[in-house]
Amino acid sequence: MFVSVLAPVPFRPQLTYRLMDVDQQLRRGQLVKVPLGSRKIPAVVDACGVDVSDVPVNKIKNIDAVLDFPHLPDELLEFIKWVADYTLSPLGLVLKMALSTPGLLEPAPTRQLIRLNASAESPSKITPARQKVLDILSDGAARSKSDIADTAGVSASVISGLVKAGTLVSEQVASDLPHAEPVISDAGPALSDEQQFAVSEIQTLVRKEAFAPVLLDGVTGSGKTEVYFEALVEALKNPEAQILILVPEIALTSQWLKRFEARFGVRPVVWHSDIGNAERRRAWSNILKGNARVVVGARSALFLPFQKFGLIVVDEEHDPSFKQEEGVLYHARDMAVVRAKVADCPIILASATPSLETQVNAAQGRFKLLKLRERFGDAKLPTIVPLDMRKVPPASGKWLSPDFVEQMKRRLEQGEQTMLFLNRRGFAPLTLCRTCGHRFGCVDCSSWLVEHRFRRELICHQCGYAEPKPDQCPSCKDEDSLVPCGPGVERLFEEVSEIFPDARTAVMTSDTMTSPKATAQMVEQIENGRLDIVIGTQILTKGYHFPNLTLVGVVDADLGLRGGDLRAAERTYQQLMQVAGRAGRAEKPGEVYLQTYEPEHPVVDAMVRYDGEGLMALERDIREQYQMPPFGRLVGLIISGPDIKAVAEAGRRLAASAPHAHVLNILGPTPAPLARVRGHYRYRMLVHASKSTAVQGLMREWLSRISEIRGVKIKMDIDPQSFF
DNA sequence: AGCACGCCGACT
DNA sequence: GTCGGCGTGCTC
Repeated sequence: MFVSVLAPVPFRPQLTYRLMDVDQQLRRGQLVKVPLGSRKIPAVVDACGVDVSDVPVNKIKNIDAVLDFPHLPDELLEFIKWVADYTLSPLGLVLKMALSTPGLLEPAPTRQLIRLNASAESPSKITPARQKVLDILSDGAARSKSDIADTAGVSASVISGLVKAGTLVSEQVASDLPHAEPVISDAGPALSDEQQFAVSEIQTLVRKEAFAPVLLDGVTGSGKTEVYFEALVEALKNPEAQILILVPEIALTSQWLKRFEARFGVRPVVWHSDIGNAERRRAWSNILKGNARVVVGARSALFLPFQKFGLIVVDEEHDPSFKQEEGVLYHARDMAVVRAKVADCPIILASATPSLETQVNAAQGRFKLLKLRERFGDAKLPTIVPLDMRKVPPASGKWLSPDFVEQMKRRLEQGEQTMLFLNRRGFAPLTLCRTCGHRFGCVDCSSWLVEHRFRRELICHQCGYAEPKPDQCPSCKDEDSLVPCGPGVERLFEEVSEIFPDARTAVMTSDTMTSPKATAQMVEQIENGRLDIVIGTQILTKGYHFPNLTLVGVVDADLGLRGGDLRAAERTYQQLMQVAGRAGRAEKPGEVYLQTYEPEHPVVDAMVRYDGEGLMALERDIREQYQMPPFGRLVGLIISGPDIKAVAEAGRRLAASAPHAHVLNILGPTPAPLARVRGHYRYRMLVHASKSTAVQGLMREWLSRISEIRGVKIKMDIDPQSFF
């Protein structure tokens, strides 16, 4: 009997295999293990008992095994196909995201546990070491060997000896234990009136168990999390329902998990890039078996095999990290809405600074809009003050306005904390030679090397290339002629340390927060008031609540506005608002200072006056006028390869064969802003179309007419977010 | 995407 | 003489 399967491979994923057991009927979605070339891969049954006229029979191999999992839900397969179709990605690559779980092909892992053998007699010889082990196990519970050895302070051989003697027994148990069930207690936190209103609106939708997108638009500190937690409470009342909470990777903090645990008594299932293999497998299989109720995860969690969705939440929905920029290029927020539609369940998009896309969806009635306008409890929104750097400039080689330094001094005296925000890792973004003008660039990329003084290295932020910082200029051999240009967080640290040598100051970036433990430690230090000044990149703008933090300084408020990106204003506003939102979250009021060379810029103005709506209305008008997203469509084309001539030629050919010039407006090809990355040259094209144009079909047809050019890769980016 | 096969340079 | 560099081509 022949079986058609879908394999997680980047070419045509429909492959045919033979099933030896004729009596066995495989359902669509069943997971199987099949040979492909020299390896074994997982695959999903698409159809059973097909005729195979198009495949030479001698090529067809046998299915190795039917895996011991429930079949994948039809909903998931439908979603995978939709995503592949929409993003113009090979179906197999999207499927791969759903099947990338370690140990899928192996039998369920087990662990060896040791417990007291109830029927056994006392051992012949009792030693102090043996007695300690028996004491620990006297409650009858089963424990792992290493666990017992550690607590008893004996070696594992003592335990092995007792097992041999029959006093203890060892047993193999499944290590994929079901996750603990959240506890629904009706005693939720006290809610404000507007929170209570939002909760009851959402709970009504949750009870209907039907697709319903909601925008929960609440200022920072307004208690959005409490509101969607109450939505969870309602959804969990259906004993089958599963819930997914999507968060930007860096927002999944220990603080967030603690809040969840406080409300639901257990930890949720966590899914992100650096959980261990065992945990990954356990989560995946329990989600498929319906044994995991609440999952919180980064964008890839969207492809987990949920059986029955009760609710999806996308927290910080505006966050740009929801867009995957490698492999399958998809926007997790948009795909989450599709997932909810397929699953026919409500979805909450939560943010203090919703994306323009989502705001327009709400304004046009496609999403229900719920607003929280006030901070929870006694907390007030911080006052936001622009600092005109043209009028009061910092000393040469310094980056902090004297006015801001005054404010820092005051907070130090009052025992309150200050946060300095600069979205630039390292010490200085550029190093040059004063004598000959030599600038340090990456060998493989068209980008400058960033000095990291803590590590005493020059590092490429594009490819990770690093070299020690030399003492002399490699070009003119002059000594002591190298000067750092521009500030990074490490340079601010130096400046702050000079001004306030006694203050307890720390830098928080992805470079200093190397492990979850190190991160948790630093966060705890801030929470407990053991730090006075924190300097950081965007990594500390999300999800944290520091009650004693009353002063926030944005070192370069204009940074994000340079470069003329389509979303520059929107993005900068969102980011600055998130940073500002860290100040004054408890009873002490907060103040935010924006160092800017352009205080009259609409973004700065909107910040100061808390007029995000006005700024967004302006943005909206501009986008509408030029038919830019969400009023029109964009598709990015990235042409890349190691040979610049071949890449340029591919671009020319692409442009020459462009279809339907009247519906697709084609810009480029031009060298990408980042013209070379990891030794690959990049050209970009941008396709602009009206909202109603079925752009995928046209793109597919266009690309199919282009013959492959060796060494050149063409990637399509539907709804591009980044134009680098 | 993997992985094997295959054909040319510097080494124990 | 071999180890291993990555170009090419296939996977039911």
